[in-house]
Amino acid sequence: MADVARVAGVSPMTVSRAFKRDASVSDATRSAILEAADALGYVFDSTASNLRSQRTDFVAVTIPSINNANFADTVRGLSEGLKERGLQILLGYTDYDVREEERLVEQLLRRRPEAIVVTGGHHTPRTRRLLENSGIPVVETWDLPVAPVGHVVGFSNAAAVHAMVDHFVSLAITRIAFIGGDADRDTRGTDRRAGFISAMRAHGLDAGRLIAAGTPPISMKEGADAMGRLLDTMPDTQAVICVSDLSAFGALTECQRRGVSVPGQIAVAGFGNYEIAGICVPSLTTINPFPDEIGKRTASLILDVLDGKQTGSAAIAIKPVLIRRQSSP
Amino acid sequence: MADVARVAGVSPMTVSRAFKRDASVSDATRSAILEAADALGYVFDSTASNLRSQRTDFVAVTIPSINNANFADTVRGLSEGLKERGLQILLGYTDYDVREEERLVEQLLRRRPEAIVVTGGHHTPRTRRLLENSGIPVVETWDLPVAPVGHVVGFSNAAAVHAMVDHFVSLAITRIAFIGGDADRDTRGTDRRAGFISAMRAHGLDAGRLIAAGTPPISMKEGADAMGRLLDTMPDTQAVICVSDLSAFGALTECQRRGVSVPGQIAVAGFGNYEIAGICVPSLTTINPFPDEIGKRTASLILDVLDGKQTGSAAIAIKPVLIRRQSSP
DNA sequence: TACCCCATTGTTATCGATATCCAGGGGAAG
DNA sequence: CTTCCCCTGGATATCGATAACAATGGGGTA
Repeated sequence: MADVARVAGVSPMTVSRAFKRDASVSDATRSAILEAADALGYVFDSTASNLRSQRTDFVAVTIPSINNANFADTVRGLSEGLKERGLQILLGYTDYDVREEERLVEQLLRRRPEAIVVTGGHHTPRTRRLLENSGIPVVETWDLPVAPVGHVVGFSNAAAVHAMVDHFVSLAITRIAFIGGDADRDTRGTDRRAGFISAMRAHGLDAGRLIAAGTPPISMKEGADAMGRLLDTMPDTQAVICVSDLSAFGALTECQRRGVSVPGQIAVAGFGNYEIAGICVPSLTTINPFPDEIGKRTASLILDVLDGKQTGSAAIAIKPVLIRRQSSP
Repeated sequence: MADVARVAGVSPMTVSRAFKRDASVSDATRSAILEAADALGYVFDSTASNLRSQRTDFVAVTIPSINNANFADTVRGLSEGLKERGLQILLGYTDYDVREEERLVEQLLRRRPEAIVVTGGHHTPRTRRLLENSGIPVVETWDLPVAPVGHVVGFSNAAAVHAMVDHFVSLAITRIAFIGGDADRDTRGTDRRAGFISAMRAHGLDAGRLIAAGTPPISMKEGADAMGRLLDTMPDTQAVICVSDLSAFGALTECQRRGVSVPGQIAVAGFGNYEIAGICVPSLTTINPFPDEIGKRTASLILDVLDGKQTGSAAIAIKPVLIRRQSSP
């Protein structure tokens, strides 16, 4: 920067100002500086800026997996909402593991982000403490935690699946199964299964038709395997709710391979409203949790908090919508 | 850090060492320091460390879209390979736009990453200059550029599709169509279409059965629409190669909706070996470009370059594999 | 004409960890 | 017991941009 200043015939401070958006530098000076910078191949050094200004323009985000269209949509919504303010996302993957989340959160906080967004409301005690003491806005998403750390933008996974059970029961379908993962790693999956069980019990129905399909998050293949087992062991099942659209699609293909008619012989429902749910044949009944909306609302919440417009903890509830399609009557 | 030093009864320098992996600090001292740090709620400040040490432990990565399982797999492979060395990925999305890539690359370079990985070998002149002058290892992926900026880990998209055409021709299928995007934004898509055209011409066949399906990257829905148009306008087509598995699956569903038998009346092929290609009914013939392998090889290449083990520019060619499945004879 | 105000630019100290050089002490070898 | 070396820990200057405050100058207003 000193070199640029020399070439442009100004002080380093003025060069610094020329690289800011709103700084008071005359247009002539700024363009001379930018020209000099370009000629010298100078690239602004954020590391020094970050230290002195105590601002990084990072927003830290943890998601369970990069390879999941739902979370990707949330990140995209977030990213777009934050971009206009020059905020950049610092992304990390927890691999559906709260221990890994703890390591990740600590790593991310070391980078001094302006805010941190985590997926879910289940954390290790230490993660919770780190977040509470971070001194920056914390947003939990994709959940409605009972005791949130800070802000919340999400929905109740259990309630959403509860609504799906209600839907089937209202169609006089009572022998309903649930396909999910075999462990509690995926806390959203666990919440969804819990919602299934409580809903079935609330209707006085058998909540025992549970198929564990593998380590969460379960894949299309695992969904297909689970459907195979369901058809083998409980052939009188009338409907199956899957923990996600991906496993639901896998289940659907297994029916196709076996010549089992959907929804004639068995209805299939998913979760997430992935693109595939709307286009496969038959199309999948599912629940839309509005992942992009979660991202957008989180972004604008963060901006409000940073601007001081939002004081106190916000709890923004997104209302999932049940989408009836061809895979259910 | 000074506070931690005071509480632990050591100098700040020793605290600094205690937070490094290999630094020479006795176990007793280190644990006392970490205990003091924990009690005080101290979180290491990377911004200062980055400035002084001139190391950020960032590896910058640009991908066209976060919501794409292929690129996500590459990022995952990268991420895992780099994690063991404490390198963290700084991810950005170009939205399939070279202008956006330029902005992004400049933003990322300001953060002083240790290396930068870009998707594709097509860049604006300024992007190219920025990369060349960055002074850090540059890796272009998912392509085999004629004039690479630095290192390369990828494959020829054109050659891969060429092989698919050869495959169909060897089965005496000659009326072949291509479904892709309607613009040149997605350079890999454009390369694939070019590979289709050159292959058809090499066989002396009509390369005119091209369906433009929308703005790249094209979705399942757009693939379905394109298949509809193809069936309407060129019903004698024997096979269709789609720019990706997602559009291929959409095309497949359109056939199902119309009662067109696949592969009986028309064969369908995709690209990418997404999970869906292996499980849908009928399963999709496709090309596996080994996205995770690209990520892993890129990671180990970067580590070698940073260690000085790799001098000069590496060009690692990944060999895509054609996978025959039920959607083709 | 005199004065004030604001826009623009400059000066100095500083953000917090660490590279670098240095010192003390304990153990091994002779 | 001496010598040397290695291990551990300390002192100081520094990475590069910028917050905070100061200064300059030109235009508008009384």
